[in-house]
Amino acid sequence: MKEKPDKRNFFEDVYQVVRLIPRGRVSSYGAIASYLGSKGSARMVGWALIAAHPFSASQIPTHRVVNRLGLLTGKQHFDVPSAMQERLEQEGVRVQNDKVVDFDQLFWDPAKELL
DNA sequence: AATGTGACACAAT
DNA sequence: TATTGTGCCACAT
Repeated sequence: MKEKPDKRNFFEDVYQVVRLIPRGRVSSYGAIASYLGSKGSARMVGWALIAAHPFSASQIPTHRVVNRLGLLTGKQHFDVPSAMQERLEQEGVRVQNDKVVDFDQLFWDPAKELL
């Protein structure tokens, strides 16, 4: 039987990893992409989150995924732009000027933590 | 079928 | 140090 191509798998893979991000922690697109094997295709992770948008709010903590600089680049895609920052602060992550404070410290790398 | 767009990342200038 | 340009892969039109 022919199974579904890997395309679908990519999205699910992203969802899995994002879902594994501990509360109060954040990850980056590139880190996830690298972990999936598509090193450099961080954009696809972002796309996956957009596709996950309807899912995420209640299933996947997409607000814990930011760019490598700790900037909440995707907040604009939330129902409410401030929702992303609100949720992060609610989990103990301080956000200043749309950027995660101590991002380096809160950074959760699947390639290492999930090893 | 082909082109453009996109929640990024990195190298070069 | 900041800015610009290119690479990456999948989806939308």
